Amino acid sequence: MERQILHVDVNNAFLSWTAVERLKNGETLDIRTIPAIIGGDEAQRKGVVLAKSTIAKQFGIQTGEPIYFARKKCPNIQVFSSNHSMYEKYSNSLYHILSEYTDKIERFSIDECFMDLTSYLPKGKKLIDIAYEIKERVKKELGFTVNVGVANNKLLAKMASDFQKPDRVHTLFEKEIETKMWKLPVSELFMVGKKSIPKLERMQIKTIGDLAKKDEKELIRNFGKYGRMIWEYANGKDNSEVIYIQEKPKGIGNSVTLPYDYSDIEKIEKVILALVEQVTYRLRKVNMLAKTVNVQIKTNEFKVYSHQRKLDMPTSSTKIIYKEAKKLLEELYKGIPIRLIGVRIDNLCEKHEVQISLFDNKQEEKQNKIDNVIDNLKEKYGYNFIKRARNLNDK
DNA sequence: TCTGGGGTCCTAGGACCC
DNA sequence: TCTGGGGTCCTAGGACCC
Repeated sequence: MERQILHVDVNNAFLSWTAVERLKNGETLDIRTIPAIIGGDEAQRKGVVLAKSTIAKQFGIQTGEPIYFARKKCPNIQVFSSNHSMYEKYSNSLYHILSEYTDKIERFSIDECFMDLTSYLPKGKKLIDIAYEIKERVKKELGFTVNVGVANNKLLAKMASDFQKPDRVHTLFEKEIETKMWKLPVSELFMVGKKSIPKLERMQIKTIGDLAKKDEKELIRNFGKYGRMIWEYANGKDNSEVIYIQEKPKGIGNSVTLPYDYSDIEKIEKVILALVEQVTYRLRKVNMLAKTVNVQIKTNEFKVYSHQRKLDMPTSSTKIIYKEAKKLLEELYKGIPIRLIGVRIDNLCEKHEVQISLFDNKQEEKQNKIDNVIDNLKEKYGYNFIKRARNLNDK
């Protein structure tokens, strides 16, 4: 049976949500109606565009580019700071509405959901009716607009929601692929990024249609698995399921761009410790253990280096992971000024999956207890309340 | 011009085993 | 010693998404 899939995408999510929140707080200016962007803190060297209003877009401003560029393109652009916990609140309220229509919802990101309505379509209603209903309800009840893509698989639903914006419903059924999708530049296809475009162009592929009509074997020869995937996407083929059961994370990472380049190893180690505490805290919250520790640095010249190592035993201990991370940093660090530091843990497994060794040492058990006490205090008083003695000297 | 942070997946090369 | 080949695991790096 043909699957009934929707993709719901919030229009200019961070900016729309900021606009709604401001109006709710009594402000009169709706920042969706002016040239405006959401941006990171430039003083902290995090000044990139995270979202833009429709008018800002007309000035050629792009998500991810430095705010500095945005100002050149539009000198009177208004910049607003981001607030992730507020975004989560709006994301949850959207999810809440969508949950009324099906259990099979996949949160693809903070502002995008896939829905599988195959077994959930009310009698006498079509998929497209539900799409319009959702769009109108979200606008009325939550105050922001969404695009809804209507199709028979996830890829086509996602491509459809990306058509004309904002506040629109688009279908992309199989018979519409040729007229609606094939004329688009190949860069519009999901998973075709800026590194692939020149390679595809060398093969005379400019539009999604060009890609679809190319010989699949030739693409596989040139791109491997990736070649097969984008060829299938161009032809509207995608069998992936809407993943509605909470998937466990495969890795957990945190990184920071430093306010200025660091060259002092002790300072860098302090940052590593803070990052290790962050990732292990998140790891313990989901009741998992990690087998692999990864440390990444970005130099002042934007070169990225990383080292990783598999541990003998999976762990969630801050101390053990920090010890490993410090070793990895020593291997990596050649004295070049550092712009960014990141810590990741990978190869995660469920705590209960692990056979507890009879020789499970007391040292680790003691560490676990300490970690738990600290976690509980963080729960109670907020994440930043507790800082290790080593970090207390930092401002 | 001055370039965030969170993820997933893939690939290539080397180590090691039989 | 100039010498095989297949399989698996690990690491570093990179592409892509939001």
